[in-house]
Parts: sequence; C-alpha cells; structure tokens
Amino acid sequence: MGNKGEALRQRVIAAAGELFYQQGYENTSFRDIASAVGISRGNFYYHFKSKDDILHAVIDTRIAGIKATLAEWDKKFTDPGQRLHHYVDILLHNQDNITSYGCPVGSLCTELAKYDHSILTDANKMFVVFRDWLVAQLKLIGVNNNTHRIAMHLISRVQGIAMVTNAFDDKLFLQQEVKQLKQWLDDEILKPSH
Amino acid sequence: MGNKGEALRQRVIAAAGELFYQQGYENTSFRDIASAVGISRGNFYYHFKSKDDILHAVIDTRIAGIKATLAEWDKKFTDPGQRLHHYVDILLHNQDNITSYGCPVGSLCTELAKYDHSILTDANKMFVVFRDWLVAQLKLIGVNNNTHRIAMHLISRVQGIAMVTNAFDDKLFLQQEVKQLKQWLDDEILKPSH
DNA sequence: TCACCGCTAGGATGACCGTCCTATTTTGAG
DNA sequence: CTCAAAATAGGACGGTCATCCTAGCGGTGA
Repeated sequence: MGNKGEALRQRVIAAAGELFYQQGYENTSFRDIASAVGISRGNFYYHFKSKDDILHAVIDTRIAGIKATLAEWDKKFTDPGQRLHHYVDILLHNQDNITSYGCPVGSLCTELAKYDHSILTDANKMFVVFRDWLVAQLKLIGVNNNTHRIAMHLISRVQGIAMVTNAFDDKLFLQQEVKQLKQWLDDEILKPSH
Repeated sequence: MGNKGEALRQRVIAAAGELFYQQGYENTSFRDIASAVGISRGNFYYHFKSKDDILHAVIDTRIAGIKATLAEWDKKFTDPGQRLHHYVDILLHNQDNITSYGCPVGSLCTELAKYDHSILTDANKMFVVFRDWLVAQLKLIGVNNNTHRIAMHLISRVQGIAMVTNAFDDKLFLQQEVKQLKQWLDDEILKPSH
C-alpha cells in the first residue's frame, strides 16, 4: 500500500511549508528539507517530481487548512460579526511567528511575485479563499454594497500590520493595530448607524 | 583620478538596486548586475568587497534619495497636510511598478527578514526616515498625541495596499484604496473636529 | 619615453544547487 | 516462504553561485 509513502509525503509537506515560511522558498534547499524530515535527498524524487512540485503541494495543503479553519469558525461562531473579529485576531494568535517571519501567505506571494508569476497565481488562491469567506460574512450581516472591496480592504489592513510588525520587529505595534482595526470593524461595518 | 571609478560605482548601485527590486536580492546574481552594467564580473571586486557590500550601498543610496525627496517636498509644499497627502500619493505615482514588484522598501525588508537580520536593521532605516518625517508633519499640524503611532499606522496602511496590489496584480484596488486612505487622512487627522 | 597606477577582463576555484541514476532494503500479498 | 513492488539511500552530474587571482589595459606625471 502507498500508506507509508503518503504519511511521509505529508511530513515532507509540513516540514517544507515551515522552512519556506521561515527562510523563504528560494533560500530553502532540498537538503534543508531532507535533513529536517530525516530522509535522504534521493528519496525525495520518489514522492515529488521537482521543487516546484513541493511548493504546489505546500500551497494546496495550506489552502485545505484555511478552508478547514474557516469551516470550523462557521460552526463555532454563529454571529458573522464575531467571525470577522476572529479573522483579525489571527494576527494576535500568531503574533510571535509574524514578528519573526511575517505573514505566511503574504510573504510567500511577495517572494513569488519577484520571479515566478505562474506559481504566484496559485499562492494567491490562499488570499482568495479568505476574501470569499469575508464577503460571505459581510452579506450575512446585511452589508450589500461593496462587500468585495471591504473584504479586500480588510485583507490589506491585516497584511500591512503583519509586514510592518515583521520589518520593525515590533510586537507592540501589532497589538495596538489589532485593537484599532477591531474598533474600525465595529464602528464602520458592524454598526447600523449609516 | 577616482572619478571614473566613482561614476561606475554609481551605475552599479543603480542597476543593482533596480534588479534587487525586480527580482529580489538573493535571486539576483553578480552576472545579472555585471551584464546589466556592461562590465566583467571580476571588475566588481575592485569597487565592492562582497554582495552584501553592494546591498549596503544600495540601501544607503536609497536612504539618501528618500531624504532628498522629502526635503524637496518640504520646500514645494508649505502645508504639512498637503505633504501627508503626497506621501500617500507615492502609491499612485508608482502604481505600475508596485503592481509588478510591490514596494521597494517593504519587499526588501520582507525578504531580508527571512535570512539576514543584520542587514534588515539597515533596510529598516528607510522606513524610519519616512516615519520620522511623518511624525514631524503631524506635529506641525498640531497633532500632539500618538504622533508616532499615527505615523506607523500610515506606513502600515500604505504597505498593506502595496502588498495586496502586487499579490493580486490589481491596479484598480490600489487606486480605490488610495482614495479611501486620503479620505481617512482628511476626516481623522487633518480635521479639527474631535 | 618610460614607469606607474587606477581600472578592467575573464578564467580558476570550491561550494552548493536541483536533479538523476542505480543499488539496496523493506514491505506485504499470494 | 517467495518474490515483485514500494520505498529508501547516497553517489554522480552539470550548472551556477560568490569570490579570488593574475595578466593586461590606458592615461598621466616625470
């Protein structure tokens, strides 16, 4: 059975994903991944046909993970407004990693935009999953106009915070900005005043 | 005379800076820079002692350029509010490059954070120059509280816009967000209402 | 004219890269 | 127990990288 192989494949994807996040894709070699997983380099090509292939697998796995997380939130929180708050709270929950390495989605897209636009299109799908979910939540709240733009705006705000936090190595900034962004969410989106 | 050498040095810095921006630092080789300038690889080490050395020179030159630009704005616009608007307008003026390659400062910091924290500290100085200038403008307007936080917030907003525009290859998004950010600037910072 | 020095060219070096190949071990169905 | 298939190990290959080295260029002052 390909069961054992499948398990190893998953371990490789997990290790590669972490290394790509911490060191960047181009800066992570096959040897890095192999030694992290504890297997030989040659064995690699039995499971993946190229380095790009691993990246694609990493992206696919991340997308599946994002979808699973969002589905879990849909179950856990009945209020769409609460769900939006939870989206912003991702920053808080991952503040240590973000301070050290930035946003896993954003920094990967930034890197790929520099030299491989075909994979960038795939990586961008991670954003699209979030965006579509955000749009859905906004519609549930009763927002009917500009849902797409508001969702993109939210992603943009979160990305800006992650990137500046990383560049300045400033966790306090992240915490302050999260508070401010959640306030904006309450005032401008969730309140029915205007 | 060291005149000819100095001229070449400046040409190398300009070409390297552009390539680092378009392709990323790690992904740009000496051969790339050499052939862009039209000199041999060996000649390189007469002017720079390492690749890191070139990056440092690129960063220093960019910092000088930023300072010169800000000084020019200080002369050109007497109103600090107008200057703040001009900061946001950088996005608009460079929208084509940002769509293709992201923000030159932001994307470099994102890359360096993945593997070289000592140079990241230098690269971050580019942000610091902007930040200090923004703080000065805010104080000129009469804002006395949280000037540092507001300046950082502005940088964060701009960075988020640049990064999402690049990741989504969406120039229209940039234009809409610039309009929205300038509106926020007017309503929340420049107006004396609260 | 000549010696000098700022400057340039390009081959050599050793390390590392992604990838390929082949021999060997492990596994599980009959 | 048998044996083919799945899985693994690690050396080999060609290429590119940053860096170093040395021979030669061209202009300038004596």
